Amino acid sequence: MSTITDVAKKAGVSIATVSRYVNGKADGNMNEETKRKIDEAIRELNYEPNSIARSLKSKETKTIGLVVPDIVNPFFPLMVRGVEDFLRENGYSVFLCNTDQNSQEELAYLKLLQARKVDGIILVGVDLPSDVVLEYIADTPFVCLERHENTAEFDVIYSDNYQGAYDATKYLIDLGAKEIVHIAGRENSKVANLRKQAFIQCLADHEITSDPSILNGSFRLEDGYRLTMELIEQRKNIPDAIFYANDFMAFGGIRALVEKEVRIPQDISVIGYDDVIVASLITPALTTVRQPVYEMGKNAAELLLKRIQGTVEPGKQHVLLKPELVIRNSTSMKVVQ
Amino acid sequence: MSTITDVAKKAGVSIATVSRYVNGKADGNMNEETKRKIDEAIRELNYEPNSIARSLKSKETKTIGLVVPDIVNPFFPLMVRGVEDFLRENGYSVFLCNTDQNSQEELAYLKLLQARKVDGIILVGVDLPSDVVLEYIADTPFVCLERHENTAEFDVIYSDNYQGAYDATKYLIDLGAKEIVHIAGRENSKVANLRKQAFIQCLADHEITSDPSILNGSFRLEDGYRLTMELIEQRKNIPDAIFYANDFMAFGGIRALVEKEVRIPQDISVIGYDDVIVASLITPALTTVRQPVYEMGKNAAELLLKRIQGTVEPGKQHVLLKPELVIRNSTSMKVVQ
DNA sequence: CTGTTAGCGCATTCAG
DNA sequence: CTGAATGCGCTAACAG
Repeated sequence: MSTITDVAKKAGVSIATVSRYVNGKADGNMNEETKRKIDEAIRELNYEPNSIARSLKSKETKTIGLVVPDIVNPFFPLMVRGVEDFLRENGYSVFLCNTDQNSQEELAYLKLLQARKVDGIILVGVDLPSDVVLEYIADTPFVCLERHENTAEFDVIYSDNYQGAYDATKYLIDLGAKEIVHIAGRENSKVANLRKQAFIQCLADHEITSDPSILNGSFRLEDGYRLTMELIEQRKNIPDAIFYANDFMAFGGIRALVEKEVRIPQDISVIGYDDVIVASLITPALTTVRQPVYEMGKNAAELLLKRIQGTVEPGKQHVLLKPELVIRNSTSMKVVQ
Repeated sequence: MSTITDVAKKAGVSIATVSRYVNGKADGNMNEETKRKIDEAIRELNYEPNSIARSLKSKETKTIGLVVPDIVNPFFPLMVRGVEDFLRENGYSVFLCNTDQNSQEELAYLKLLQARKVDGIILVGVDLPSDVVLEYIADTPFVCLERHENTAEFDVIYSDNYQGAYDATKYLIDLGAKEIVHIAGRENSKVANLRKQAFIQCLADHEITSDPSILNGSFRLEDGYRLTMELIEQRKNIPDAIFYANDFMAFGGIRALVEKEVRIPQDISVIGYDDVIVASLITPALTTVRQPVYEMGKNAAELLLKRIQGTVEPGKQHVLLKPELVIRNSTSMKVVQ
């Protein structure tokens, strides 16, 4: 790889002139002949500025770190894509960091990214205590995605879980469902609670019941399977619909329902949450609430760039995005035999 | 962020000494007192070596570029994880690059990665002509993943598609299937052809037929759906089994089958290829051939590091990994009514 | 055992 | 309009 010195030599000018030319700092005021010679030398040598050297001088690397629990979890790829697309368009490259939500790893990556002098960091689903994050991350700009905590210390991008769950429940009611069961997420999860509260409130608002049936799972497929099995086995009549706190549990529930030969959606309507890519691939295609993950990623990247450039009002930003009900084939009016 | 000079000043030694200490180049032969002072200074200043400066000097950045078609496609995340895990353990960070298999983007990324001075590049599913790649990539070490072409110019990691498809077909035969249909992939795809040939050969080897029924799709869910629909509608008896060239088409096929009220696996066995994460999530869970994607990613990373370190025999390496049949619930002996 | 110095490739003063 | 010189933070001779 050739350097700026090679170019300067070949063009018969100084490196300063080459530098100016390359960075467009010469505008109109540069001898046309000089320009031509430099241009030619660059082409012949296939010169490309060394961004490492550039970074050392400029104090910016045009790279950012993206810390994510696990890219293998179908919830994240689209979000990552949202981040990458936006950043790429703006000249930034992204370091992908999988942590399995292990605090040790998260912290280790925070250090590493800073040693690499990234210009900013996006933290997805990092639940480290605020003070720890702030201490470790020192003065690198960062924004959080999917951190559900009301902290005035962080920029946070998240989506309206209450609204989404309310919409889902409302939709089931509109379909004529009288008895709806909610299979909730992990008990101490902020997100799970928001969805559960919305479910309860919606039922109350529509005078369905003030004592809804709710079972607690922990967001995993197995929970959806097990709880649904128990539900079917313990009663003689099955409910009109089940609202699962996330798609994974809905997948488990569908498995149980199929094994018990309960037809979806004829006998029972099923609705999930997240609109993980799998939801559209299964049969019946799952009605669910789409989290605008691509936009969330994109928004996070956008906000981060503003932070880096310092073009955002002081005070941390909390961006709330709207989820959207995606109606597919796992829900319908109940067919009365 | 403090620099080596700050540390040297605070510890009352020269920067060279600090450098030696930090890089362990001092072994036993360094005054304990000096060590102590440096260590203290480092801790107090929360010093972390600037890897940019380090790279400028050492000519290595400890970063690699991972060029992938689309992280959103369920086929890739696990592979990416394999790459990232191995590289991370070895002190490297990875730049994630999505190209949508668009040549323009691929080339642009190749340039960008080199400007960033990555130590190596992993190219997943890049179909650019060999000479173009070689020209663009100049002298950065790289390895290809999922490039199905016998080129002696590249290091390539791939999996045995022929064997996998043969195993799948054989399994169906062992299950007692007499009539098996293959829904193949894109006609000019190397991978699709390997799978198709194996299917044909296996049927011939076991004297099932020398004129098997094969339908051509292009790896998409819609093809699986459409072709399966046509298949069911055009004949009065349904085949014993269908072997889809990939999981996505199997998902489409299952949808068609369910709509036509053909029971899986009682009436028909269905088998896919890839073992995309979705395969285990759907009902019935899909029997399929697992491509060892995690290992493929890991192997690619491993080989790349060896290339970077120059510790691999001359001559390009072609690593062939073994696929594995994963038996789940979409296949069974046919139930005779 | 430790300090001085040069140089990695580039951008940017400051002169001319 | 262009060139010489400086320094970003670090490592590696080379001295001492």
